[in-house]
Amino acid sequence: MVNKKEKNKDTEVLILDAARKVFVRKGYDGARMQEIANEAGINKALLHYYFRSKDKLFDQIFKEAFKTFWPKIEVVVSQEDTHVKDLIKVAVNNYVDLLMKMPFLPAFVVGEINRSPEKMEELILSTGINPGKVVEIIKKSIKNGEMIPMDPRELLVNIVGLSVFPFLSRPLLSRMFWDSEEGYTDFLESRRNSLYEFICRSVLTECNKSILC
Amino acid sequence: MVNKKEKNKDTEVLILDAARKVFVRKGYDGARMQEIANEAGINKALLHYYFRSKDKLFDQIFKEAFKTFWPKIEVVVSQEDTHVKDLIKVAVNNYVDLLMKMPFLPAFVVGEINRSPEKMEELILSTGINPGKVVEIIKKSIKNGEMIPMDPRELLVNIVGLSVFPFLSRPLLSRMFWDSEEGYTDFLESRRNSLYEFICRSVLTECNKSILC
DNA sequence: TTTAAATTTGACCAAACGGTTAAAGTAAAA
DNA sequence: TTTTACTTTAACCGTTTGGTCAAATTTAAA
Repeated sequence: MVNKKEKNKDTEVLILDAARKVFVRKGYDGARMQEIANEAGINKALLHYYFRSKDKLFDQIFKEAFKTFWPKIEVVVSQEDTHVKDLIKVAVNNYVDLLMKMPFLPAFVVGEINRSPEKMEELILSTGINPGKVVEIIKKSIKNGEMIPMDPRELLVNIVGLSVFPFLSRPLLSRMFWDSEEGYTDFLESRRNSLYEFICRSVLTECNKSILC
Repeated sequence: MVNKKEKNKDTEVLILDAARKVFVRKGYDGARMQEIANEAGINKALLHYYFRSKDKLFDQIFKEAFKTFWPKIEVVVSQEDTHVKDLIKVAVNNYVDLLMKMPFLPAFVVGEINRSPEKMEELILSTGINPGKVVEIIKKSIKNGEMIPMDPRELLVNIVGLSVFPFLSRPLLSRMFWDSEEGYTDFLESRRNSLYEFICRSVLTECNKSILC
């Protein structure tokens, strides 16, 4: 029975998929081990056989979610001659791509980092994320005169905030200002350009604005 | 015993204060009725005497939080000759004022609107919030030529997002990019100006930029 | 085929949960 | 002082929760 053999082998993956689904949607407090077991199509005891406790399982899911949330800017940006413009475009597009597929990811991450801020120190270290390169690109662009003087960290916060917030507040804003979910999806899609331009207009120096914006 | 008489009269307020504290910090799922009772210095049964169920109590707290979250822009903005510039300045400053006092409010609201999006329709209606006037001001400023053409809703989303996001992600960002909580507080404080300028640079037309920005 | 390890299950447990109840305490009107 | 309505409490209840355990089943090596 090949089917069963495969199932056995991938039970762990099956569980992780189910756990991700439930945890991301309901958060740590709202998630139930029974629901995760059901979602994975297995027994609750088996869940504890693979992952000893709810905390253990959750930590794994959250760490993964957190890493996913930090976009793959670094990869694209590792080239030597990247400009701020590219940085902005890549970041915004990556976020739209990611969050269209996982709309509840931001609320999950934001919720959990506020629920237990103490865990952040360890989490940041464990992921090995370092935004050094991104900061360097911004600094260089300021020196080049492409960009106006500004704290690189602030630009970073603004880019991420502008990209992520419309997803965080989707359940509210879609009902408040748009007449359908599809309409809101179109809005999010259109931000690939409009948001890119919004940020560029604010941070690029005059001569650099006219070229691409 | 005047003290006791006063206490009796304000038990309801005492409970609401306690409930606000616990719910905002832990969310609906994480909050415990016992903890709210302890926080209020009363018995758990008394809690159910004043508010029949957890849901009833929560709904009251959340509705209040949601209203608080929608800033008092409207009041300032009701004057006839308000410009976008004023709108931006007032909005940013109001958010900094509010969220400095209640840092966990945004994560609470965002968490709950994502937990139960179905409730949003009713919630929006019940609050009687209408952003019509704000939208009108933006539209007028575009016609005047003070501001570049842009979907007013998008500007609104950007202003709120930029104002709120640094508070939502504070537990993470303060540890990731700043060396102390105080440093991050200074950053948030400084955004009263830097964020105002960031937005103005992006949306105001050239001639209007030079005047105030 | 036997054996030993890994996998899966149903039944079970103690603790925590939201909520109830009956009775005691308290204030002010009659 | 008695009555009446409101307030507060300790003890209790049924359910759900995360977690355990011994037994059954499956897998693969000997």
